[in-house]
Order: sequence, then C-alpha cells, then structure tokens
Amino acid sequence: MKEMDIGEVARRCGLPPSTLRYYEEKGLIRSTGRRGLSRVFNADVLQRLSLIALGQCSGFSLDDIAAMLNADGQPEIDHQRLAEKADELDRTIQRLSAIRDELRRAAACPAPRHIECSTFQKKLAAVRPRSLNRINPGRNQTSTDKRQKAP
Amino acid sequence: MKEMDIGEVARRCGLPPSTLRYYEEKGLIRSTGRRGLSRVFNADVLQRLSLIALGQCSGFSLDDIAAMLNADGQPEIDHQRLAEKADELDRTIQRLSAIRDELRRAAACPAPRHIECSTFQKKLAAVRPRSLNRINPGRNQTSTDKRQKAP
DNA sequence: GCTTGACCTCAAGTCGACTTGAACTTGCAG
DNA sequence: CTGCAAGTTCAAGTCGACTTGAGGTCAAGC
Repeated sequence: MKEMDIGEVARRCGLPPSTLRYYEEKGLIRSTGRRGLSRVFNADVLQRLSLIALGQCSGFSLDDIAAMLNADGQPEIDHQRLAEKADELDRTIQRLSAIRDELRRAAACPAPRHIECSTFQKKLAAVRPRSLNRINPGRNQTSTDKRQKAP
Repeated sequence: MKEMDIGEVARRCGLPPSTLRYYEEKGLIRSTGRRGLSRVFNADVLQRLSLIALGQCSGFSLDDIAAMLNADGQPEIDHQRLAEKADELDRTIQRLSAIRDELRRAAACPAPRHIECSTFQKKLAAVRPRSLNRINPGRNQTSTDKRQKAP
C-alpha cells in the first residue's frame, strides 16, 4: 500500500498539514510510522478523512466522530446514531426550507422595508426565537442563567 | 406602547438577560431609557428579537444582522442580500439532503461496519472533503497555511 | 433596619476546531 | 558546505456568541 508524507496527504485531501497533525493528536487518524522525524501515512488515511468530512457535514463533532471510528464491534450503536443524525438532519432541512421561503418572501416583498410588511410580520410571529434552533446548535448547556421559558 | 424591564423581555423572548445586554451593546436592540439603573424596553423590541432570530437561523452573523437592521433607506441592498442568502440556503439544503441520504444508507447497510460496505465506499469517494462545506461554514479565511487544492 | 431579589457594570472565561509562531531537525540541490 | 524547503514540537492565539463572576445599586417586604 502506498505510503505518503504529510504534505502529500494534505495535497490529496485538501486540508492543511496542521489540521492533519491535529486530527492525529485527537485520535481521528493514525500515521503508520516515521521516516526520520516525518510522519508516514498509509493511503487508506484518505478514506478515513472522507469519512471524517462526511461526519462533520452531518453535524457530528470531532469527538463524536473519533468515538464512532474507533468503536469497533459496536455496530448497532453506530447504526442507531447514524439514523438519529439522519432524522435530525431531516428536521433541520424542514426548518431551513421554511426559513428560505420566508427569506424569499421578504426579498420579493414590495414594501420598501420588508420589515414593515404586514404579512411578513405575521409570519414572524409564528417564528419566535424559542421555537427555532440555530443552524449551529448550542454548544454547552451548562449555564445557570439558562435560556428561559415563557411563563 | 408597553414598557418592560429586561426580565420581562427575557421571559417573553426566551433569551437570558445577559444575551439581551450583549445584543444592546452590539447595537442589535435598543432600550428606550432607564428607570433608575434598570433598562426599559419598548414592546417592539420583541419583534426585533424575532427578526434577529430569523437572521441567525438563516446563517447571518450578528454583525450582518445589525448592519441590515440599522441600514434604513437602503432596501434594495437588503433585498439582494436576502435573496442571496435564500439561494445559499437552497444549496445548503441540497447538500444536507444528500448527506442525510448517505447517512441513511449507512445506517441501513447490512455490513457489520458500514465503513466496510463497498457501495458506501464508492459513494464516499464522490464526497471528498474538498467538495463539501461544513454546515457551519468556515469562520476566518485569514490563514497563510490555507486550505489546499488538489494539484 | 435588614434581607432578598432583580437589576447594574466590566473584565475575563468558555466552547470547538483549528491556526500561528518560535525554535528546531532533516534531506537534498547547487 | 550552504541554503532552503518541508518536516517537527509545544504553547498560545483566533473566531463568534455568549456566559460567568465579582462587586455594586436599589426598591420592596418583613
């Protein structure tokens, strides 16, 4: 199997060497050894990097991805998590579609400032903050001064 | 028009007071005055907060949103930006749909580890890192050691 | 008069995913 | 032999969107 130095891997996968070092440190990829000081990678690292990219695009964190990639012999957990993520993605897609429609409506609205358009305002009322999640979901829920609920 | 203190706004919009103060500091919302030390908000701040939430969900940064909310009299810029964002969202949705499908395929794959499934591997080959963007697009492009291109 | 709770300010901390910089080694070309 | 590109380590910095903590003010209720 073909061996590559970090520069070649970087060129092939489109990531900078610093990222590859970082991924190795995190346990996401492995170099097969060293030639002098330099890391040597096996060609199959490229497939693993594709997998990592897919995971990131799906919304998994690097830690999640590392856990899944390294969890040999627990396939059904994988499958379940993947299916959950797919469902979550589905909901995200629904949400984004609604937002896109709203955005187009606003863009096409003849009112000089769509903000003042009354139909837009009505729509907005249905889209109050608490009913929406961000595209990038909240990082840490460890707050004391939490997100409040309507009384 | 109804006046509210920060606590009431917080309750109504579901955001913690700290966020509201932060938004005010950023120029996203305005308090109409003070009662003693305490901020006083006008009821229309709630609509503005909905707008901000919508903007965030659409992928605008808070700075973008502030610029748009405060750019009175330049509606066609708004309209254009909104339409662009809608198109961008459309592309995101396409991408996410593809990823969701891939995820479902992986979840349903009978191979004990879908990673080893050959059809999955073929699909992956088409989904190399460089052809994908993250759900959360890259923050700063000010790097010297940039994301590389295939030669 | 004292506590309690809600508000205030300002600086500093947090999160994840990397990047950057300084200081160093190695291999190869001229 | 010298230079240089490309590799290395390790600590620290960056980004956006907030949160947290310390320390202070103020009105209401007991």
